[in-house]
Amino acid sequence: MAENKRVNPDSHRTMQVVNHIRSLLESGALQPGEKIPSERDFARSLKVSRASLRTGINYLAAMGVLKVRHGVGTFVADGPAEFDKASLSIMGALHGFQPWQMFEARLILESHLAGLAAERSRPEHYTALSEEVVEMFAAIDCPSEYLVHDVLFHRIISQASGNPILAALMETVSSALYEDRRKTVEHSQDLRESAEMHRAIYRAIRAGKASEARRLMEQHLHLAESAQDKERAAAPVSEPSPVRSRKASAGTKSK
Amino acid sequence: MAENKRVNPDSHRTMQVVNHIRSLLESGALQPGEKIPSERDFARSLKVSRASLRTGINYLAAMGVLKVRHGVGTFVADGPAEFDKASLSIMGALHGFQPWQMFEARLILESHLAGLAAERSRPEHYTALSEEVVEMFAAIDCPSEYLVHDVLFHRIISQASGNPILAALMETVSSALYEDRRKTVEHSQDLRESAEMHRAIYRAIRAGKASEARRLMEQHLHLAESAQDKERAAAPVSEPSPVRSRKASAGTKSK
DNA sequence: CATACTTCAGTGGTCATACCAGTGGCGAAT
DNA sequence: ATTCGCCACTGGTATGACCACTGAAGTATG
Repeated sequence: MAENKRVNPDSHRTMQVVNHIRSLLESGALQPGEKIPSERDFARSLKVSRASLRTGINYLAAMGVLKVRHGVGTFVADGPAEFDKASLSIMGALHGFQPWQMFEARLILESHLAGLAAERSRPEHYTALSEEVVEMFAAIDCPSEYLVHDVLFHRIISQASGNPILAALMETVSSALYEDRRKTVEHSQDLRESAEMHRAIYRAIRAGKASEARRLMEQHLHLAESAQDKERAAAPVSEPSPVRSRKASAGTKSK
Repeated sequence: MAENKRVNPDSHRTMQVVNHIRSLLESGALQPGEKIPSERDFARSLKVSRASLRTGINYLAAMGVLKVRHGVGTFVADGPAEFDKASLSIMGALHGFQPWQMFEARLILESHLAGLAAERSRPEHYTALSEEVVEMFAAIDCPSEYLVHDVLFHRIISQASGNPILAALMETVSSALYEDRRKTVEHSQDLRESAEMHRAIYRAIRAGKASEARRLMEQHLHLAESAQDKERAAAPVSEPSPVRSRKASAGTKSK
């Protein structure tokens, strides 16, 4: 009855490579930001073909553990933990995720993140946070620039929460919402109100008022959701599939 | 500054394949559970080499969108949405995730999941839930079997929450904790108490008491955490556990 | 001398081909 | 009719050659 069937046995060689790199990571032989040997050398040293080695590398790259740079080399991720951004988006295409479900997930994650940040953030976070608030007010007439600082603000909160796992989860959900969000901000008329909310959140966090920070964040996101819904309803999407191909690759005649 | 650098440009061909399959998914040309063409045929139809086609397939398989079965074929995932289980585990090895951080993430996700389930679950969920509770009481002398129904219970709540995204996120975190959890349950003496808690949670959900369900779930997980911490402290694991802290940041010594 | 351009070595990306390794069904032997 | 084994089909691995990109050393030019 045990359904412990390896649905994704990830072929022997691949796992062999993955586990090897994983052990190098755990033993500290590979540090974040460090470059791993070239594929040709690494493959030889692991006694596997370059193709298999690449399969393993791609697997790790697909989940954000490695960063591959064409013509340069492959490196261990160094920034904050994060999953592949496209994952939720693609998975949504398959399982038919609804926008409100993403908002709900984000609401829960981000509000708790704010609450935790209120309890754990340190001076360095305060300053970074306040700076972004200032930038937001300064960019109140430039939606695109405003968005940048908006995103940064939320990201700093994630760091300040002291829980990289929740931060990574939030980032995954948030990035899936980014596309729509950008359009929303472009037409938004209430950047001032939004900025005020961010300031209030910042103050709550700085004051260490966890529950208030959480409450304000919820309020902020609820507003953002309704605003976005309104936009979506008012201006029907033009291109449902945001595929960014440089050249229009047609030839849809598969079979 | 905008660091919109494509950290993971995922080479042209790969993305070409991924986007193609993605469009097939969105257009409904590919249904969950369906088998995709054989690699040789598919590669020919897409005008790419089999190697590149495989890179794309592996990418999608790595994030749970496709399931590959050696000697049989490649299929579109059909069950509930879920990310690769190993991702968090491997990422933890890199970023030094702490057990308490995982518990914290799980606590937040699962408590809200329980709350949502209380508001949205339907009859079919009630019965499934109650059945698992019964099974738990029946397996009160068999830790390993108890665990199975325990996991199932929580999984049903995830489904009943009506938010597949949160469910997938929770499953990811939960699976990373599974290893330790299994060991804990093996030695646990309080299965009866645990079963009682599950029953209480079930009742709250069935009664539609969201806040109570959430509170009970928090309480349940807090107990589980402390129990597991105790076990971990009392009986140091022999095998390297999935999470390992590095020298830099460590409150809890690991070696 | 300073600057701009070219060259080139090294790295990842793609391809083609052959062969290895599980699966499952069809057909022959019992 | 049942069983066993072959074999075609699927994915997995191995090679080796070549393409595309990057960065820096080397060279030509002002």
